[in-house]
Amino acid sequence: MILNVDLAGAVPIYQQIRDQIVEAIAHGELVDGSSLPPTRTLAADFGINFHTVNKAYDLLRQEGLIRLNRKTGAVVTAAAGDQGPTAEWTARARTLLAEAVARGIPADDVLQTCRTLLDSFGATQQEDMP
Amino acid sequence: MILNVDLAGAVPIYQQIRDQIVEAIAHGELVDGSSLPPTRTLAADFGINFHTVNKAYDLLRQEGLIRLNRKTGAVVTAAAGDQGPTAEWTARARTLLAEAVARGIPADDVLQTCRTLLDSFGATQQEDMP
DNA sequence: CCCTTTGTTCTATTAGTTATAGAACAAACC
DNA sequence: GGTTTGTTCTATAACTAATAGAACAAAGGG
Repeated sequence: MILNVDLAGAVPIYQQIRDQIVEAIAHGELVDGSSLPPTRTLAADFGINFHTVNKAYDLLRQEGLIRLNRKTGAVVTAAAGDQGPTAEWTARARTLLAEAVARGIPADDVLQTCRTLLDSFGATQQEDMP
Repeated sequence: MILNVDLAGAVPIYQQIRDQIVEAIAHGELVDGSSLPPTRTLAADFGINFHTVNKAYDLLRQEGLIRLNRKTGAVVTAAAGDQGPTAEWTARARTLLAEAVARGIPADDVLQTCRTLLDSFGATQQEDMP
């Protein structure tokens, strides 16, 4: 997995790390059982403090996407997906979609962009081919 | 327009104000030419500082959604919508959608949620009925 | 059993953000 | 002329982001 952090950007570093790992999971690049690098290693790779990586991992743990163990390190946990989107997620989606519509972009175009993004996730995912 | 700010919430107040105005525009509740309350008035309504409202209005001005004039106050500007989603918007959408997919929610369900949200915007909008 | 690896916890510091506060300025309108 | 409105300035307190260093705790390997 290739992470790319922008140290000078507006988005906090720990958030960038968290977001990119989430996207890697969505892409199927990281699956249930995949190991993430130790915090100190990842921090050294980017030349950042390991506390910053720690914060990203802790966020992912709170979201239930990874499990943290001493010695075993950070491991991706399978997503059940038996519930739909949370109210909190839907609220964030509403704001984001509203932003596009308020700019005058037709709803169809916005939905098409979402569809394309979602399709791009499935691309790398393992499909059961007979 | 009814705004609702949560002073104790995790989301900054100026962001809440900005988001709700964006949603009101998307809903068609605020159209081209609609006036927003003066910063001091809105601030007094919520019992917050007018600088905080100022920051929200300034954000909206930077995004091109409102125009600010002395004495005329804040006025909603028409959205051209001749361009599609910006790269920045698409990146945020990718992260948000990835979050749902990583949780194991089927892409179809996610897309359906988006469709429902987008439909809810069109509901209040003025359609040209012959 | 010792030692290394790994996450966990603690204190501390610097820089930036959020929100408040007060004051003053500048233009537009009645 | 005075009121209304956005604009700009300084200041402050509380919180967040990132860095730094140190130490602890458990799990596993040689």
